[in-house]
Amino acid sequence: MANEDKFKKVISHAKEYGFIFSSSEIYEGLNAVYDYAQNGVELKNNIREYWWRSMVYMNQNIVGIDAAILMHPTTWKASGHVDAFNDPLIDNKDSKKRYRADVLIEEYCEKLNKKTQKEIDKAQKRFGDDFDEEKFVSTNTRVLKYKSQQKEILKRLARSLEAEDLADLKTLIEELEIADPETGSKNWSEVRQFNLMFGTKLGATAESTTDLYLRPETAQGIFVNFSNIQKTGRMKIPFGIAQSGKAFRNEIVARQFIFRMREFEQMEMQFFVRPGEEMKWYEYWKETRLKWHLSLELGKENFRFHEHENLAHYANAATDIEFNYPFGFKELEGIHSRTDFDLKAHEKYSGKKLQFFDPELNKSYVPYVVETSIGLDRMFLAIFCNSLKNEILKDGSSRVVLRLPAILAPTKAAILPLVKKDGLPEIAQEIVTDLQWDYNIKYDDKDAIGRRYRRQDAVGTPFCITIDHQTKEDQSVTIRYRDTMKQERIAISEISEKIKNSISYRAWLE
RNA sequence: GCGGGAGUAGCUCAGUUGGUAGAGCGUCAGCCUUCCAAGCUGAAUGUCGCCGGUUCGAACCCGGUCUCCCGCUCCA
Repeated sequence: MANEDKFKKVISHAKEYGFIFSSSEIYEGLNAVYDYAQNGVELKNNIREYWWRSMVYMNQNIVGIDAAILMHPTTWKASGHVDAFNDPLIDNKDSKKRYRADVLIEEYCEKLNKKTQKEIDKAQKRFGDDFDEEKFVSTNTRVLKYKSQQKEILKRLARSLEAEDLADLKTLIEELEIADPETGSKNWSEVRQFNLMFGTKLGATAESTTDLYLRPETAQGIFVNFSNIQKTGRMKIPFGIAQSGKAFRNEIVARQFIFRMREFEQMEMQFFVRPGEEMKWYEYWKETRLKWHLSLELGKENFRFHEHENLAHYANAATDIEFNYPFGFKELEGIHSRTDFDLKAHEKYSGKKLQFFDPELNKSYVPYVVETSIGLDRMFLAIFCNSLKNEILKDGSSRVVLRLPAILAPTKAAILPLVKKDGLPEIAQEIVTDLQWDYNIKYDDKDAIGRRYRRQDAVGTPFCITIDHQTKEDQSVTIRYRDTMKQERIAISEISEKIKNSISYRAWLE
């Protein structure tokens, strides 16, 4: 199946079987916002739980929190988002390519740098050992011209950015005759400001409002709580704080179903370490997180690391775990060595100490941070795409089956009376009443048994329990396995144990 | 935001030169009672994405708009 078709199948299956709907669909939906439906919410909760347990329960030095979405506005100045999430963008009208206006100008300056270097190289060749670079640079007219030009441009760029003078950025691009790096066209659109953070207001009356942002990442909720948690939790370095929650980004282009949404959920863990030991932990978490992914048996070949070359302003190392989606390998999780950037910035802006007294070293320091940050919705999509199969059976017929890892399946078992009479539904109901204390169980007595099996296949239910006439005689039922379609006869009293074993965290995670 | 494609029932789609909508699957009720979809009977479901225009008359033509998919761009 072509990947594009495959992805379309994923989207329509997600809707048809109650996993994901477009937000406010009756009003034509809202761009890049989606709702999780009756089955989707179960799968999503199960993924979150699987992550939470592996992080918080399985690590004695990691605790969880749930910070608010709204945070003090200074948070985003300290974190750098106010600056970094504001991009002046410009389109080339001929090539239809979009660039960051400030980057175009910086690249132009870089070119001047190269020209300068060329002059230096040339002169060096000519003068050989007698060459005095310092003197040359400070006297050569061409070099001086390049240098002063560059300095002036950067000064003007900084001034315009500071004043958000977008018109001047465009003028500057035109004056410098900067062309589209790919096509050489100089036919530019106006420069427009794109703010990736959602703004909102605190306070009900106009006079008393404060401008706030919906958090663009959950990490800052952890950093601002660092000291509170370290003290009240008696945490000793190295330790981690985990959190799952919503974040919001006004993406310029939000695409690919739930892969890039405006409102999305992150599962993050910030791990605080001794300065200098961050690379060791970075490697540790890279390996640990990959192991977590592989534990769900989505196929080793579908994961790969992608090391960042251009590092974000806070990081000294960064890698992505990418998953092979129907639209290609894309970022699923990020593992970043964030240094002490965030805590230091919050110290500076808040005036509060965010340090740890290390009794072994007998000194205080701002810890370094290694972050693991996975998109819950992206994980959902990865699992969903990977699990949806259209199988051709031996007899030539086909079935659609969602081969979800049993531990994540929305419904663990369906209880089905073979026929809707002879007291079989009553027995089935009794079993439901008992099992639903422990598991999400569904009852179904409509249509032929084969059709009911297929319905459960389509939503990923790993087990179907069928009550037949023999049940009345010996208290046994058949259990039918989703993946093999094979059946076994077991006692009613064994059902619970059977389900329990298939969704044991120990078995899946270890 | 630009370019390309698309929007008709829950899903997939048909709908002739403009004459106020159909199929398959699914859903629901009933029959049948049978261990792997596609047995029988019956039923429900659409402002044909939305707004406006042309026309006696628009799913169809025109304009605008919203949404989705693909490509570009961006991505902490």
